Amino acid sequence: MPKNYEPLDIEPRWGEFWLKNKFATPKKTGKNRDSRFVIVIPPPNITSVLHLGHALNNLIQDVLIRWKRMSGFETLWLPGTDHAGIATQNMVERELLKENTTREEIGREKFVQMLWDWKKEKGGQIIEQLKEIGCSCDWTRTRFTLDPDMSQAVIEAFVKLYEEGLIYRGKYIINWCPRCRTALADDEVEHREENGSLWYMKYPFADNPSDGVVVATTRPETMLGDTAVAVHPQDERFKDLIGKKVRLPLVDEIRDGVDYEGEKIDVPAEIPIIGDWAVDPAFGTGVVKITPAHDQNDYWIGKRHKLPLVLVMDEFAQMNKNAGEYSNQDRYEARERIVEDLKAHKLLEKIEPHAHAIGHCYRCHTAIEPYLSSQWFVRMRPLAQPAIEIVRRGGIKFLPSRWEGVYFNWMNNIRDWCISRQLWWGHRIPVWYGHDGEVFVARNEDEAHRKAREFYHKEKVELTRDPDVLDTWFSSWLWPLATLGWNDITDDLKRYYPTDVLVTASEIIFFWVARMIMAGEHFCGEKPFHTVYIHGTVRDSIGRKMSKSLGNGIDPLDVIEKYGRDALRYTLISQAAAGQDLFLEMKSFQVGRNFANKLWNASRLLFINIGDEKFTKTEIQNPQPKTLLDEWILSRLANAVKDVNDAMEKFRLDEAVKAIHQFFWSEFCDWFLEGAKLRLKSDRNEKILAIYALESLLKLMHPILPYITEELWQRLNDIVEDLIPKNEPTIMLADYPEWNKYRRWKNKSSEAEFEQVMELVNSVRNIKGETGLGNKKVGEIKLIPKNDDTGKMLTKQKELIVFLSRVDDMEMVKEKPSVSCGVSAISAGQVFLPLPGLVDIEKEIARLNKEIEKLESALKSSENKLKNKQFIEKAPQDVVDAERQKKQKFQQRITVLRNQLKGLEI
RNA sequence: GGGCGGAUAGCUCAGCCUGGUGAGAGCGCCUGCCUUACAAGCAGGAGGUCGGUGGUUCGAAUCCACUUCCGCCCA
Repeated sequence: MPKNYEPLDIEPRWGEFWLKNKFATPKKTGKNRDSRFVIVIPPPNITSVLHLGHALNNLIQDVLIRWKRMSGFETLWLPGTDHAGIATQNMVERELLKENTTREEIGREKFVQMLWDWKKEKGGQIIEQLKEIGCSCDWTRTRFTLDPDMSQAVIEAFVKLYEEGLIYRGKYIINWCPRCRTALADDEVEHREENGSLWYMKYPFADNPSDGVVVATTRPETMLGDTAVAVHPQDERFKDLIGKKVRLPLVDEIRDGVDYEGEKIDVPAEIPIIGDWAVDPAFGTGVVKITPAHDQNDYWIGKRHKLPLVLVMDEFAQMNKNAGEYSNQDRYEARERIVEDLKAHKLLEKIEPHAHAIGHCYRCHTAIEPYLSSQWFVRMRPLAQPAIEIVRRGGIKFLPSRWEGVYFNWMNNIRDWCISRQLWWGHRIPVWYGHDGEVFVARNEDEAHRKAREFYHKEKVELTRDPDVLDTWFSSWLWPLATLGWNDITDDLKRYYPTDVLVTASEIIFFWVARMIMAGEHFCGEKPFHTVYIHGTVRDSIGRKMSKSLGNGIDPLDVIEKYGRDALRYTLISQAAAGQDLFLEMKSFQVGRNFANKLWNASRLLFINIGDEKFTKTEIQNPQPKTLLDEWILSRLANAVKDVNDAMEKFRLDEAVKAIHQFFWSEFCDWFLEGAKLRLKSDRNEKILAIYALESLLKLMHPILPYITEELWQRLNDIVEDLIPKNEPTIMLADYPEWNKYRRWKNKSSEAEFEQVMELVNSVRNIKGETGLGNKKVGEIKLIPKNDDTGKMLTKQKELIVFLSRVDDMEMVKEKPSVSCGVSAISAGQVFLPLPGLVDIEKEIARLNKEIEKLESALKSSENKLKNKQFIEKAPQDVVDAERQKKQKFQQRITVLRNQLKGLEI
């Protein structure tokens, strides 16, 4: 066995072993839903490349699933990817651009084929990477949102909602990305504060061009589409103006507009001044321009006042012919020109700096354009209601629970969901139009024709299919349902729905979590999961989000290369505390590597000591504790088993790691293995006990460190006959240590006794350390025990104490030795380490003074408490008693140390 | 503008819900050790007015109010 653990020599082998044997594919053992445990993966999109955020998200799931699987649950972790409409299409369009062509030029069919080719070639990368980090998904069930049966589910959902009146088509202001040339949902827009300007523009009165009103705007170019000017109806400064008209400068006499019914109308450059409560009198001058076709708020004001709508831009956000001489200019170019021209006409009063939030496309970061357009929408209110209820009633719990507030807030203010996208990559909207625009929603073309024939009472009808596709999230919200076979009632659906936990990041609560809950409730009448675990965001060491553009990302594959898979997992999981953000740098993963190396070496010590000896499985499962050390370590093991399971149960994986670390490093290695060295080489019983503890530990650690634990467990099989069952030859399927099986080792009195041993050893080490002796093997301990029992107990442990303290001998005495000593006062009594000639008197005096000082301050605070009558009267009796005992202990120790100090100073 | 989170050792964070331990861990730092499992390690040590102010309480890192700074989300 090499002295240092080399993860890269070992991990790939076990990764392949697990995949090849499909250990993660569930066997149907769970008798009922309670004995099964199911997670669906938040599907990464096919364009994605594994980053630390993915790693964190999926490793949390893997730890949970491995833990449950070993704990006897029938577990399913269902993986897959989504088709990411905009992102994927952008990817392939960029390739087309390099070849100087566009999707329009090559046509829809060929373009979609290219997308599929791209997916086939590169779209599986993230899945392979998840396998690389040890995710124990059931890869036989891997799904993709454009799989035929998934598509069927999507169409089914659309048709159902349409038939229920929950899907409608309408012309509204939507968020338009002029680069992707598609509509976006409200939550797909990212708002960023930007330093813009506020332009003050004068609109002359129609009947008196020498005078006018001044409006303030952040978007001067949209003035070409203004159809009114508005003031607050109670604004004393302006209310008399309501009803008057202004003449828009720079605008043609007649513009092409529409009314809210969609009828075409001519719109004059003379526009009315209206009064509306939505106007904020404190903004700008208190007079605002109204552009119903290019602003969300103005749209609704316009609707109230029956204003016409004038579109002044096209789908590229270039000015259209309504813009007159500005037509064909980009929106920003037009802005500059218009501002210049207003200036020239002396109609620009001033420009003020003004910070305001601008929406950007979440996929390409182009500034979105509020744009009047016909789109398909889902009516959200009726869907939201049951989804709010289920969370309110506690049927679904968020962890940490504060996210429930965020969820309610969004759900209570929910707006209709724009689901059509002007893309070619995605689920085509199942809608056909007749020659007169009549809408036929159907599951397929035949059904559409059938419906059309019935409608028109004609044998032959011409239909055109809606060119648009559905929002990717319209398939993602069906993920837990559709991956299990819905809309058919499949075996999987019956067996595994509803799932248990959804693990995800907070960014996606609106996009996905909330909508999945709605879909589950609406289509299935049942919640999709009972727990939503929200984890934090991975940040760099100075708190910035890791991102490609900043170049501050850490590639998980680099981490693996440098430190190994287990190290990646250990560090990430240990940092994943209750939804807090993680601050990481490359160095952070050393911690994980060091831990794995320590485990490797602890095992190595055992293997070296065991030599060629062989054991039966029965022996290993029935260790016989013979010494205090044995009893203590088994009791502590039981404790660790309880702590780890409790932490997992609460989804506190960081606490589970902490409990494992504490037990393994500070108890198993530092005390048990060190102490066991005395007997390990020759004592078969001690070997059995050590193997038992190590084997338990390996299983306990496996969900977090799957690779090294598998390796070591397999190596144990060389020593322990038939440790590994033939049918399930992996630690992945071994029994997870449970409190019920380990509680028999819990032994409070042994723990208490061993604590005295540890305290004694520590005090001796402390004396040696502080007096500059390091851990040289010197001296003989003299102990004045506080009573006979303690003396007897410690005498029994003499060999161990002497060995661990690295001294020559230990002796019980009645009085302090007459030679110069290091001394310490502990619960067991007074310890002396006579070190004539070796103790530096000055150092020892300093050490004692420091110790006395500490004790005195503790004593003082204890005394103050006890002097306080109120404390005695009001605090619980046991707290008061404990305080009294503390006080006594401090006093006694101070006395011992003072006496010693006096002796030294003479 | 509204909501949420964070502030505890030089750094990264537990502890807070449910008040009472002489305030913890890892990393870093200092001292001494290659004690033949591990220097990716061992032994010892230094380092904290728990962001601030006020309140509740016999007792506050923990509960309440206000406040400062940092971050996130929504509008």
